[in-house]
Amino acid sequence: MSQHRHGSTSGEAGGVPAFPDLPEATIARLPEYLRALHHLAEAGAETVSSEGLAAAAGVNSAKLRKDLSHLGSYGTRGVGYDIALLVDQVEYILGLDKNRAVCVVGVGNLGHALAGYAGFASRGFRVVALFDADRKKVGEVINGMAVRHIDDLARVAAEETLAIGVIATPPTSAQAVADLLVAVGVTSILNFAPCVLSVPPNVDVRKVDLAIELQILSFHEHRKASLTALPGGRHDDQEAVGS
Amino acid sequence: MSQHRHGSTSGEAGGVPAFPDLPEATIARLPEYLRALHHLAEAGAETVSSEGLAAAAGVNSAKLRKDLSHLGSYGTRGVGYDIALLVDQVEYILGLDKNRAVCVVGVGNLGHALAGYAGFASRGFRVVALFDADRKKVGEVINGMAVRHIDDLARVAAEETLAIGVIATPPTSAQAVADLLVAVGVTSILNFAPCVLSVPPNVDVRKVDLAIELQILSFHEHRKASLTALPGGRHDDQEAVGS
DNA sequence: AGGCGCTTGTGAAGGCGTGCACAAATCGCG
DNA sequence: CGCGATTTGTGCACGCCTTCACAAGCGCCT
Repeated sequence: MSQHRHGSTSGEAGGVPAFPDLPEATIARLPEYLRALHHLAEAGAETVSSEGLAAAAGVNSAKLRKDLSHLGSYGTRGVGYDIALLVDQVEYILGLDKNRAVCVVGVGNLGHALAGYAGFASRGFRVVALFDADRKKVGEVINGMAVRHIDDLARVAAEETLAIGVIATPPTSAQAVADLLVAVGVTSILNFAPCVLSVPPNVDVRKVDLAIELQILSFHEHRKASLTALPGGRHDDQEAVGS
Repeated sequence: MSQHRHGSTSGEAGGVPAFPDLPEATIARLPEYLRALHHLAEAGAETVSSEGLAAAAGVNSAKLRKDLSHLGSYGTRGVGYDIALLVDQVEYILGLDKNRAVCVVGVGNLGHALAGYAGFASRGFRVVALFDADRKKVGEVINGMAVRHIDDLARVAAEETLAIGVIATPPTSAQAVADLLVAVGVTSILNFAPCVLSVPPNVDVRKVDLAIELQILSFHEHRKASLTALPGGRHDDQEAVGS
């Protein structure tokens, strides 16, 4: 079993953080646990059982215990998990104590919303710059931030390390923007454009396609409709729509 | 194919086979394939090989072939897949020929963007109504559509069958909105609020949490940083688990 | 017609993730 | 101090998904 970090709080500069290689599925759930933990903490709870936290996060309790066990033993048998401790630990693992700088490229409908999205700031991210290729949009102020031309990207990146780039451009521009981001040192990209990006292997890309989500729902609608049309339609399955 | 069910001949509209039960992972990729197919079709291609389509969709070719094989044999060995035929087939499977009506609840930053998102209309979805609980927003016109009060939801649902409801409210209101949507017969929900919704088993919920995506990227940033921080030496991810 | 090259469709193997069931550990109380 | 109630941590089995590798099928060229 992996050991606790004895180096006390944060500060990985000195000791090797003994980074556990967590299963990808677990990583994807950690933010959900974190949100539930914050919610519980605000409600005044000190500890929480795996059952309780699992319910708040919408998962199975065994799965939650196994997930948390991957990052060490932070629970007490017979009692549960210390909420404050677990929050710190999960935030550390996710690197949320770094207050990472985010830039948004493409100030259309979606980029506009992202620039003002409160959910980012409240979770340890700072939107520090907005870019667009359209000079008519340059200078426009959104959420107290002026839109800059994409040509200024390198200049901004030189001033402050951009941890994450968000692409909210039309798909035709997305690859070019990705290339630009990579060129200035961004190694994590969140892509809202419906297209495949090709990037160097050390760069992580996550894609969010709103239309795809609707299409998946549409499929299930279609399936449900054709099942109820069939004689003896069974509908005992319960869906656990995941990632 | 060997998996065809010839048992029930209760044909639906026109010789369509009984609904194949596709793996969930396959369903999630079908929209991606569809997008790539449309792209290829616009470029003038008639057919495409699994290799080519896989590259355009950003997946492995073997996976693509297995996915497509689940919905029947629509390829020709030695040639590839007929693009037009495959487009029709995938669109049918996904139920995109139904031109489903979508409503958006919550006209904040994000809801505003969703109301105007062109990607919906271009893929067989019609945003037919916008709702908000804030009477100051009611009447505001977005993308040629007036925002209505949430109390009008039942009235709108009576006029037109709402296939999908999109929740873009603060998390505190999300459950109440979900209950309302379910009450008027909506059986598919796309939830942008960072919270867990509880709904009847026949209702599908998909969740999109933009902050979670950033947090997952943040984790990988953190991991990459701590790996490169290690002096090129030891890099054993093996845990010294005795016994 | 026959052979050759190309591509699909699929059996099989391996890996990953999930959920069960239970041992180990901790607290509270008599 | 010991015992029972409670809850974590985990070994194990199962099922889904991915990937490989290859036989089967198709078109084209000679």
